[in-house]
Formats: sequence, structure tokens, C-alpha cells
Amino acid sequence: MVSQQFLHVGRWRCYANLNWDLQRQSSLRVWYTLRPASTTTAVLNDVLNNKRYIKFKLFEMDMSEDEMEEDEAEWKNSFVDSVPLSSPATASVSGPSHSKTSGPTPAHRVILHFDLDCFYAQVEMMRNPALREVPLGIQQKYIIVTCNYVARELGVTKLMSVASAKEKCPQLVLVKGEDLTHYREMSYKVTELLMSYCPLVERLGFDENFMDVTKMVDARLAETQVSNNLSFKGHVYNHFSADVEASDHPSLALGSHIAAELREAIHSKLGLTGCAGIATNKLLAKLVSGSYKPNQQTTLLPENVSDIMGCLSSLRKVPGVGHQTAKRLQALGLVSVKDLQLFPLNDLVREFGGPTAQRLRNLALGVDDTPVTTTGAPQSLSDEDSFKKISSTKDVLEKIQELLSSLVERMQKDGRQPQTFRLTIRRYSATNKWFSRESRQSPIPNHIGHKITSGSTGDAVIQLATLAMKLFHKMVDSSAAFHLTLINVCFSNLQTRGAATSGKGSITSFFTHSTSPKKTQIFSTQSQDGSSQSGDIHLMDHQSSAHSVITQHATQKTAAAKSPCSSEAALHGFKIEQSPDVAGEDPPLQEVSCPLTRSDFDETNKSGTRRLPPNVDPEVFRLLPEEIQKELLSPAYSSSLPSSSVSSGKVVDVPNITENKSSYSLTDSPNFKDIKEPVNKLDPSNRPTIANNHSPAYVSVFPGENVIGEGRLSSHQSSDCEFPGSVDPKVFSELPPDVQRELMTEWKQQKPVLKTTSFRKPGKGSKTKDRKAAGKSSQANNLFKYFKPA
DNA sequence: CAGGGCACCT
DNA sequence: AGGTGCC
Repeated sequence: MVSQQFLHVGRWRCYANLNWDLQRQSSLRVWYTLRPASTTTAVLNDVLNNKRYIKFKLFEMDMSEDEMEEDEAEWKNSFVDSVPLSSPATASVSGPSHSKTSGPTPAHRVILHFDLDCFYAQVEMMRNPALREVPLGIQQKYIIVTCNYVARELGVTKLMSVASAKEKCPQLVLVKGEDLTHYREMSYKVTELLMSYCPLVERLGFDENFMDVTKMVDARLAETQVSNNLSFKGHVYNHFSADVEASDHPSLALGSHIAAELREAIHSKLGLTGCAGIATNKLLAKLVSGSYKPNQQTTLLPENVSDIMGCLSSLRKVPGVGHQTAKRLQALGLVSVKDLQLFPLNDLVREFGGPTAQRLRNLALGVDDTPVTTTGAPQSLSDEDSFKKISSTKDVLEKIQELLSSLVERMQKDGRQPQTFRLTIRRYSATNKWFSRESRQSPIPNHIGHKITSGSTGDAVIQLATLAMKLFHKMVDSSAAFHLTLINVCFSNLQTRGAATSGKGSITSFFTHSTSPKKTQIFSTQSQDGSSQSGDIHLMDHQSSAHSVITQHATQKTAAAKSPCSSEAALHGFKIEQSPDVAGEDPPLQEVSCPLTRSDFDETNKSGTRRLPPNVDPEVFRLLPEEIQKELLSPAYSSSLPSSSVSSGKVVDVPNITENKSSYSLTDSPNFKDIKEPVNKLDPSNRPTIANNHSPAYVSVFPGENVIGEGRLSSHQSSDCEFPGSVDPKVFSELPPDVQRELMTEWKQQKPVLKTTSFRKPGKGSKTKDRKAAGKSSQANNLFKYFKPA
């Protein structure tokens, strides 16, 4: 989220801390520290979206370290100065988006949080409807991990021991839930269903999903002209049905409608009920979603943020504050959310370090800028079992083989090839240290890895088992007594095999295999869009996309059985689609998914990219405000800010030339001017509904025509937003396709760098992050393997 | 805390 | 490799 970088221009050195919200691409906060001649420092706080002013703060360089820290902390605080502190008075002053210059980011995101009701129990009740009538508990070992609502009314709770559950409720029916296969499959069905409406879906565990529906909402807003007397679906936190305030919060109101429709879709297509929360960020959406349970939804309005935060009984209730953090906070004397809100940030920084401190404080304030990131396929697959005692190597081997055979089978269905194997154990020890685990990992030799994907699973299990035993002996001296209570086997570093290595008919078989290619492409382009922050508004006809995707799964599965190359086929399908010259027929919709401030941003690029002084990283330079760029470029710049002209501690407010009070309005955004298709309605009545235990794959088949259109639009979107401002799209379109692609991947790789990690040292780079991001998007191609037809 | 997963950070 | 966090 925050990246730091510097550039040298003559005798100036400019440090820039960037906090860029990639999700909205509308919030760019830049903090520059200019250090001319080591005598003065200029701190520049630039908020490009709503604040629309630039503040210079100049002070002497020779201030003490403490003073520096204090100033830094103060400056950081300015980021959250619009946050409603617990008193309603301050909230009402700074909360609304009225032209108060002091109030940044009304954060017009609309985030949904879905939370399925007693998920494991619901799955079991679908598998055996007779269980609906009885109190049902899902048992893992000696724990009831969840139970249905019949059981809850009889006093059974989550994570209760089997003994006390039976005591409370003797007629409790127990179903073993250690095998997660069915839950995992149903879980991915839910995620996939949500993704078919909007690819920006992030999983949290098996039963929760976040979804960023901002663009969907904005599209509806533009379409309906806000006119209709819209109301909220479901509950509104701390409001009664009497008051109608929907017109004050049209985005959230529309979000509540979308949430209701998606919950209905989940119910009609998958037979599952659940809760939803609607709010402006993930933290709040999650907190509010559980307000009314089960099977209800709640919207949180910005003016009630302090209410819901204040209502939390302890810091531990804040998502992101776990046991350890709560303890450390308690050691500082902090127990309530309000305590943390009011605690001096400097002290917090001392305890937790800068980033964590700021994060914790923001959490307490209900502030959460983290974007919804498409989860895609898992990055690791693991299988584990716990037990009372294993103390012989023979038993260890048997257990490992048992775990491996199910893990290898799952891995094979996935299609990717694991590069790393890890064995984890938990030893019994009297000293409270039950929880700590130890692990050893090693690379998987290629020939073994290949046996997994190619289907020689028996061989693979045997060889992996010997590998695992080697790792085991690195941890445990088997000549002495040992006592294990858990074994875990894990595949990670999952790689999609490239077509080049598998020469045999990856692409050709892909294209000759009748209908599946296009459908595969659809899904892959969608997921790619999701991870590249492009919009969802191109999903005009979700029905066709959802169902074609589902149908695709069945076909792809059979294809996978025939050829081991289905996944790279999907990947290549995407790459080909991605190539801009394929897009040909329709006029490009360049502006459609480009947020307003993006163009502001790019204009600074234009002015800056030529005739830079040597030694200047153009990437960094581009990010500077135009004024600064001009200044640095002007021949007189090096003498224009001599130390003599800097007065100590002086604060100067400079109105931004782009300031425009009306420019904030949603409808002003160029995003939606050129939308030519009607915006997607989620009207459930338009869709076929099915009985509970049926897979949608068998219900209906939609024609594939608009599939092509969507794919093309997707490819446009995935490219357009990446254009640096200095690039003329016309010129770009005339370049050879491969050059275009190369440029695009280059730009694409540069963008996440800003978001995640520093590139102070250009050589050091952010390879791991990039690799991970790339892996994520390609893994998304495989996501459909995580659910299969009944 | 349990239980069987996952992800992220260091 | 371990720790922390989430469900």
C-alpha cells in the first residue's frame, strides 16, 4: 500500500512515500520529502482526489530525531483526520462530502460481505434433508465446529466440546466433518457464483466472501438517474424502518439491493442461506454483516461508523486484532476500541512499528483502505490430521501415506504442478506449547511432480512419502522417544505448466476441441480483469456468462481427463485474447473503466516524461505533481528554492488548479458516459431457479454469442487503464501486436510495485510480489476446478 | 484453546 | 521456518 522511493535531481533528493489506493484509483496521497543541500526539508502533502490542494510544510533540516518522528506522526494523522471520532459531533462535521476541504475520501466504495449461515451444517443438511428437522452438530474430533439453528435453540454453540454439547442436548445428531471435500466444493461454488456477477471477489475462509460492487453501483446510479424513490433492502444499522434516508446514501442503498439479489441467487442456485453486510470498506462490511442472523442483511451508513465500532465489547472483536495483538494492546492499557482510538500514535508506533501501528489505529476507527482482491485458486493445498498420539516411525509413515493419497488426488484435480512439499508436525509437550508447529520443506523433483499431474498418483504418493520421511527425520530423532499430535502435508508453489514445455498438443488440441475454448477464455479474461482492477460493468449479461462458465467446467473436466494440458490451454486462451489487435471490430471503450482521477494523474505524466535530467527515474518523476515537475525541469530550479527562501515551520496552503467543487459528483465521471449496453440487472425472476440439490450445469444452457463480445470487451479493459498518459492510444494501436503486448506487460508490472513494495533499489525490485501476482491471475484460470457438477 | 484449512509477513 | 491472523 505504501511505497517509498526517491529520485535525484541535481542536488535535490526527493523522497516520496506513496499511499495509493489501487482499488479506487481515486485516492492518491503522496508525501514528498525534498532535501536540498541538506539544509531544509520540504514536506508536501498532496491529496489528488477530494482535498484538491497541496500543502507545503517547510522546516529546518537540523531538527532532532524526535521532532522528525513527531512531525511524521502528525502528518500521518492528517490522513485520517476525516474519520469520525467517536463523538457524533465531529462525525457530522467532517463526515459528509460537502465541500469541506478538510474532509478527504468519503470513500465512495460499496463493499459487500457475505457470510453463510452455519456453513458446514447447511451442506450436510443439503446432502441429507432429513437432518433439517433435527438438532445437528458437525463434529471434528471432539469438537462441534458448527451446528444448525435447531441445535442452537437447544443451547449448542460453535466450538463446543462434544461432551458438553451432548450434555446440553442429548438428542443432538452428529455428523463427522473432518473431511472438508464437500464444504470446499460448495464454498468455491459460492465464490464462483459471485464472481460471475463481478470478478472482484475475495474469499475469507470457506464461508465468507467480500465483494467490491462499486462499479456495479455506479453503473446503476448513472442509469437510473438516482430518481426513483429507492429504499434499503434489509436492515440499516441503528435505524428503524420508519426513517427513509436512502436518498442520502444512494450508493449504499443500491448496494443493499445488489446484496439482496446476490443472496437470492445463492439461495436459488445453490440452496444456501447467508447474511450480508453492506458498507464502505471491508472491515465495516464484515462487522455489520452479523448484526441480524441468520439469513438477513444489514447496511452500515457512514454516520454510524462510530456506533458500530464503539459497540464492540473488546478489541479482540476487531478483525485483524488477534490474541497476541490484543494482549500486547492490553499491556499498554488498552482494552476497548475507544482506548485504541485515543491512544497516542507515537506510543503505538514504538510498540508495533509504523505500518502496524497505523493499521491498528485505523481499524479502531473503522478505517480500512485495503482493496478487495480477487482470491482466485488457492496458493497451497494441504491435508492434515490430528490425533492423541503417534510415536512410531511406522505409524508416521502410514499416516503420511494416508494424508498424501488424498492430497495428491486433490492436487491432480487442480491440474497445477507443485514445486514445493512441506511436512509439518506438532509434538506433544507438557509445557503449554501444544500449539507450536515445526515444519521442513523441500523442492519436489520434477519427475515426481509430473507424476501428480499426469495421473500416476500411486507412484507419486510413494515417492513423496519417502521424501516426507526424510523431512521427518530432520525434525525428529526417531531413535529417541517422540510423541506427535498432528501431521500436515502441504503442496505449495503451484505452477501452471507452460505450453512450450508440453509441446504435444496444448494449443492445437485446445482449438480443435469444439466448443470449450471460447468458454474457457471467457472465464480467464474475467478473472484477469478482476485482478487488474478493471471493471465489472462489462458483465452485462451475467446469465450467459455465469452459465457458460458453469457449462465450461463440465467440458473442461472431461478435456482434462483426456489431456493433461487443459490449464495451460486456458492460459493461452487468455493471452491470445489479451492481444489488442484481436479486439478489432468495435470502437474501443477506452474511458469506460478509467476513473476520473486517473486522467488527472496521467496528465502529470505527459508534462514530465521528456527531457528529464540524467539520474532521474522517470517512473518516480511521473508521480510528482505537475507543479513540482515543472519546477524541477526549469533551468532555474536548482536556485529557485535556496535555503535562504525557506522559513522555518511555515505552512503554506496552495490551492490546486484542478479544484472544482462540483467535480466530485459521481455522474461527472467519464467512466460511464460511453456505456452502450444496458446495465446488468440482477433480477432473479429473469433467471431459472432450480431445486436445491441440483447443479446449475444441468439446468440451462445459454447461447455463446455474447460470450465473444464480453471477452473482447474484457481485453480492452484490461489494457486501457494501463496506458501511461504519455502514450497515444492511436499510436499504440498501430504497433505490432507483440510489441503492444510487451509494452502492456511492462506497464502492468510497474503498477503493482506502487501498491505493494518499495523500489528504492531498482535492482532489488519486487520480484516475489510480481511473481505472486502473476501466479494469482493464472491460477484464477483454474478456479473452476474447485467445484464440480453434483 | 479446540479442528482443518487458508493467507500474509518476516 | 515460524508466527500471526482469519474462518
